[in-house]
Amino acid sequence: MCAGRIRNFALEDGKMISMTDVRTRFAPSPTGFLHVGGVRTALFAWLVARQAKGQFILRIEDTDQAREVEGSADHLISSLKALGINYDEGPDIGGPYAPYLQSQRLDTYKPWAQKLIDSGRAYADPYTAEEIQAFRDQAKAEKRAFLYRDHRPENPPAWDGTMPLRFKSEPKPYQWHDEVMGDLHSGPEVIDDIILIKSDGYPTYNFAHIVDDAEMKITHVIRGQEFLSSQPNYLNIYETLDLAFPIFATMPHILGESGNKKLGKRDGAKDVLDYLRDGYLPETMINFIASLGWNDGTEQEVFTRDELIEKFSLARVQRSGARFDEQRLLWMNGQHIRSLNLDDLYDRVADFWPESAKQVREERKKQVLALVQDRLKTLADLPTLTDYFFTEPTPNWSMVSDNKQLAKISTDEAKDLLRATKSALESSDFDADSIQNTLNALLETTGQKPGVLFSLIRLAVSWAPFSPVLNETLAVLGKDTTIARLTQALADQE
RNA sequence: GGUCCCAUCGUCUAACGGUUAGGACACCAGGUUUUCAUCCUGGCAAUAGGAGUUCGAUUCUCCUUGGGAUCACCA
Repeated sequence: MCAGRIRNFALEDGKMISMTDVRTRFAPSPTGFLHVGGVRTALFAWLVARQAKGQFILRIEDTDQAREVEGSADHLISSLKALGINYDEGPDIGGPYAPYLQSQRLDTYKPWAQKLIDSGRAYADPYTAEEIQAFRDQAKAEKRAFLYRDHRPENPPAWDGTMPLRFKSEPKPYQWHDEVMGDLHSGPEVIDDIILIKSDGYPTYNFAHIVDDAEMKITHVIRGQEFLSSQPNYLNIYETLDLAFPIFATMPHILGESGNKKLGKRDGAKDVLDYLRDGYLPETMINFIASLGWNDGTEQEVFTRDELIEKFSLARVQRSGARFDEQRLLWMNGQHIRSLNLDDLYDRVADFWPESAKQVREERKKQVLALVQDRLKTLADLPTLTDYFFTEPTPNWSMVSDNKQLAKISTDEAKDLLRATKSALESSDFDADSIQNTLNALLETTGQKPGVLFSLIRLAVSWAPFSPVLNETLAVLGKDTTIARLTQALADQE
């Protein structure tokens, strides 16, 4: 980026941070796979960091032993890598503020908690779960909001680590700025004595993320809308800990295909790796997810990774949720596939060839690939589009009778046309141009429309639902194969 | 229910308070003397409702309606 674009960010307390000090993080909990909602949070944080030439950090928030899913931290990491969302510091690569696994940072949280205890701003929660539930039920019966601080124990016992440690809040109204949502505000009634450390010794997200963000010098806290209502409580903690507010940016949710609900795992949100397995390109996913709630103000729809880094801005992120439209995703994937050069595309389709192509040499496969590149919407389309190049298709004359154009002619007419085609092509040089000339001449001699003749030839040599431009298809198939297939098609209908 | 957030075509979105409200996906109709899932052209289609401010409101304010988030020893 050119130096002229470097600017500084102002923090709430008036301090300035320079752009290259920008540090953003993605802080998922290892409770399952990474879905598109999570990807977007990660992506936007990554874009902010990359644009500023700052750092992007991966921190795993594994403070809930009960909900943790075995192997999901690794899954998260491989998902980010597959998408090309690379991080500068993280659990597997370390960094100046290691470890990046919260479960390994328990000693980090202790002094901060102690500081609060010492200043009388944290206390042990002596109640049982049942007692708290009773308070809650009572509040509900009286139709008022339940607040723990209404039940603060008068003489809490010394905290010995076996009870939850609660924050002694100082209720007050807040107003703050959010890079996406704008100016926000809240009243004192939403501030409560939230739990800082659970009775199992692990900190809650509410406490741990604030400590870690401060320790790790995170400048931008970018996260989903679900945390918005907790924000005032966090602000209260920042103040008590004497920490400057970072820059906040709240992302609206991605909504499911139908309905308006937040797209979550329970609503059928897919593992982002599944999209890759289904033949979507990483750059498609990045582009599509970014464009879900962000645009650069121009009419550009398709962006490369570098363009996204250059053009992204939090200020242009939409405030309302956006629906995940797979149709649009499919279209966009086609756009990205077409923009790839052949060698690059060849490398990426390695796992998508049909079985029949396994032993085929590279040169041949590239020849076929070049022909079908325009037709691919996902890499997984490759087998149906190319199988007949590598193996003899089985004639299926119902494809002829079911064809809209070919329904007009009889089987005998069709066979006559194929015979004529065969003899015409036998004397062709069989490069794409000669074939085209031969076919054009054939149109004249047979008096058929291209829609009829060419549809028929296409089916007789491929028996596939779709195929590329006819003359080039025949050229790639080669003269011998083409003639043999025409013969076979005729024989099948004897 | 309390609190907070949001509101332009079916969907994703653009529009210093002044535009015939623009683009894209999808859909429909043509075209590319070649089918088809590429490509090109055209078409359909939106400011949730009501007040107010203003010469003028998609844009600012309020109300209504609708949607969402959150009210855990989950994050």
